[in-house]
Amino acid sequence: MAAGDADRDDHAETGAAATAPRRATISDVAREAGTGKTSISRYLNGELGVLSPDLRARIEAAIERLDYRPNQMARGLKRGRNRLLGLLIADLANPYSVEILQGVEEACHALGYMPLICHAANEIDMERRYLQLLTTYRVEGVIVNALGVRESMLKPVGSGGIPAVLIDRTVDGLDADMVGLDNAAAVRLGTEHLLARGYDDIVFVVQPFEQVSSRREREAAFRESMQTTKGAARGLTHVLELHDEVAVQAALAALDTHVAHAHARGARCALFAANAPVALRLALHLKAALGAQWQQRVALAAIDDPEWAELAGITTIRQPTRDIGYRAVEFLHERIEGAAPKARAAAFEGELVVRASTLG
Amino acid sequence: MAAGDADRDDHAETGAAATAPRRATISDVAREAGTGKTSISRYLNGELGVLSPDLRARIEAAIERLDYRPNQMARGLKRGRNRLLGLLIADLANPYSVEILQGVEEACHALGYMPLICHAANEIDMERRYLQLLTTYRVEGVIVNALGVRESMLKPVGSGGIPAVLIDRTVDGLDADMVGLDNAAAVRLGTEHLLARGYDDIVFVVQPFEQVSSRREREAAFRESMQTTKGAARGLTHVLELHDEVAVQAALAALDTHVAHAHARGARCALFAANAPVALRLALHLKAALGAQWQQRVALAAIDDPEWAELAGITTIRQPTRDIGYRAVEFLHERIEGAAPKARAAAFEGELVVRASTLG
DNA sequence: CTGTTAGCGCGTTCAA
DNA sequence: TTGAACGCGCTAACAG
Repeated sequence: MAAGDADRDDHAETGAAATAPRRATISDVAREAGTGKTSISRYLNGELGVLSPDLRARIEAAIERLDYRPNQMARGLKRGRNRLLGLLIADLANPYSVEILQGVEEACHALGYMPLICHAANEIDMERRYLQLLTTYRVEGVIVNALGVRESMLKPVGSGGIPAVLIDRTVDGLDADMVGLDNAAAVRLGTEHLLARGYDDIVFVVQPFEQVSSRREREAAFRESMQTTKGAARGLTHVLELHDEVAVQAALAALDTHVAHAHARGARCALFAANAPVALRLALHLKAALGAQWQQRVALAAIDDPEWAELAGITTIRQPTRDIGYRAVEFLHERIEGAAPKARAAAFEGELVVRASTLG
Repeated sequence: MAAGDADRDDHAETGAAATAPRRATISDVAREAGTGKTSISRYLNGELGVLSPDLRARIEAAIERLDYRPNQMARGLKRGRNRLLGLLIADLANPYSVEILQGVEEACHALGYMPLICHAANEIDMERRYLQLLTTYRVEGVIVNALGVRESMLKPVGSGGIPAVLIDRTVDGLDADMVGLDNAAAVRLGTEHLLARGYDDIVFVVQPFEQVSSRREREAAFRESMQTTKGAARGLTHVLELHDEVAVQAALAALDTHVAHAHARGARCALFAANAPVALRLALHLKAALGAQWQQRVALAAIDDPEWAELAGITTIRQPTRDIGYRAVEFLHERIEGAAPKARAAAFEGELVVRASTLG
C-alpha cells in the first residue's frame, strides 16, 4: 500500500502477535519528556547536578513509561569504548577454566566490564576464528587461555593492538601480561610431598608439552626437583595425548608395565598428573585395571583440584583460580586505561591438599 | 585534501610505543582503494557481481594492506541486527551447563551467531543484572537457563520483546519455547531400573523444587512411578538445599538414619539423585560416613552423567545435552527469522548408563 | 541549566 | 558500474 520506504506504523497494539514493538530510543524519551536528547544523555551519564529537578523528574518518568534502555552499541560507537572484554578459553570442560571464569566475572562486575566469553573447545581454528570475531566486535581487551595461538595471531594485539593478557600459558615471541600458577614451586611442593611420604618411583604424567608453556615448565620443574634430591628416588616423565585414544592406550600400557616393574623391584610407586584432565584419565584407567581398590596399589597426585578429587581421595595442588582470573582483569584494566606498557607477570602459589591417596 | 577534518597521518610507524594505531574504517579502505565507501560495503556483503574486476582487486588489496575488519557494532546499529545471542546460565560449575553450552556454540557457529555467555553463578540478582545487560546490548534473542527469573523479568521477552527460549526449566506465566529432558520418562527409566534390580527402598534426593520446574517434574514423576508399581517397594523424597551447609548436614543425617533403618529391616536401599550436584554431595557424604566401600552398602543412581560418574561407578541417566543446546538455538533462530509465534517445547529422551553401583 | 549541531562506522537509497 | 547523501542511537562540543 505505502509507496514510501520505512514509514509503516503497523506496530500498533494488534494484540499478542504484534511485530516487535521497536525498542524506545533516546529520541523517543526526549519527545516523551518534552526536551532534547542531550538532557537525556546527561541524565544517563550521571550528570545529575546539571539538571533541574523538574526536568529530571520528567525524564525519569518518561524512561520508566517507555521502559527505555540505552543502546550500548550506539554508545560504544560514539565513545570509542564498549566495555566489552574478550575472553578466549581453550576448554571449558576443564574445571580449571570455569573457576578462572568466576574470578574474571567477579572482576568484570566490579570494574564495569562485560565479558564476552569464547570457548574454543580445544579446536585450534576455533581459536583463530574467535580471535578475529573479538576484533570485529571491538572488544577493549582480551584474556587468552589458548593452545594454538601463534604470535602472528596476536600480532595486532601485543604491540599496537588490543591489550591482552595471557592466562596459564605464554605465547612464543609475544610480550603480553601473563598470570598463572607458580609452576616450579607447585611441582616442587608435590614432588617433595611424595618423596617425604616415602615414594621412590615417581612418574610425572603430562599432555604433549611442546606447545603449552605451563606444561613445559611443570615438566622441567619435575625433572629438576627430582635431580636436586639426594635420595635414590627415580623420576620419569610420561606423555599422554588425551585427544588420541590410540596413543592414550599405548601410553597407559607402558605406564602399567612401569608400575608393575616398580612393584616387582619393591619400589613404592606414585603418579603425578600435571593437570586435572590427565588425572581423571589416569584414575579411570587405574580403576579399570586394578579394580576399586586401585588407591592401595598406586598413589596419585595432581596439579588442579577438581570437584571429584575429594571423592577419589587423591592428593592435589590447588590453584587460586579465582585470584588468577581476577588479577588478569585487573592487568587488562590498567592497560586499557593506558598504563604501564612493560609486560608484567603474576605467578600465584599453589596449595597442597593432602588426601588418602598419598598416605599409603 | 588537506582542508578536510580528520586527515591526520600521525599513525606512521613511530616504533613500538605507538599510541593505539586506530583501526582502519571503511572510509580508510575506500580512500586507499581510490573509491567510495559504497563499493567497499558492497564488496563486504558479497555483492561481487556488481563490481568491476579492477575495482574489486583494488579493494581486496586495500583491505589486506590496512588489515581492515568491519565494525560489527556499527554494522548492527545500521542493520538492526548484530548477530548476538544472549545465553544466560545459572551455574557453569554444573557440568550439565557446560555440555549444553557446547551444543549452543556448535549451532551458533553453524547459523552465524555469536553467543554472549552470561554466568549467573547461582545468584539471583546476577540473573536480573545480566538479563538487563543483554537487553542493553540488543541481543537478537536469549537462551535462558536460570533459577530465579520471574515472568516479570522476561515480560519484554515473551510477548513483544526479545525472542527467548528456556532450557531445562520453564518460567511461570511465560509462554516461550522450551527445550530439555523428558523428565517423566527419565525418572521412570531410573526407577524401573532400580526396582528391577531388587531395590525396595528408594530415596529420591532433590534440591528445593518449588521454584525450578524440572525438579518439580522429576519429583512428581518419581512419586508417580513408585505408585504405579505393584510391589511393596518404598519410595521417599528427601530435599537437599546445597547452598545451606547447616540444612545439608541435617538432611544428610536424616538420610543416614533412614538408610540404617532400612538395613535393619532387611530392605535393600537405593538413593536416586535428581541431578549431578546432588549426586556429588551424596557420594562425598557416603564416602565420609561409610568409608571407601560405601558403594557396597548403598546404591546410588542419578540424572546427569558428570565426568566422575564412571570413576565412582554410579549409574546415571545421561541427557543428550549437546542436542538440547543445539535445538535451543534452532528454535531461537526460527523465531528471530520471524516464524511460528506459538510456543513450542522439545523434550529429549535420556539414556540409562548402568554402572557397578546398582549391580549389587 | 538547556537545546543545537556534528559526527562515530556503516548500509542503503537514489542519481549519475 | 559507481558514488553522494542520509540516518541508525548516541555523545560531545558549542552556543543560548
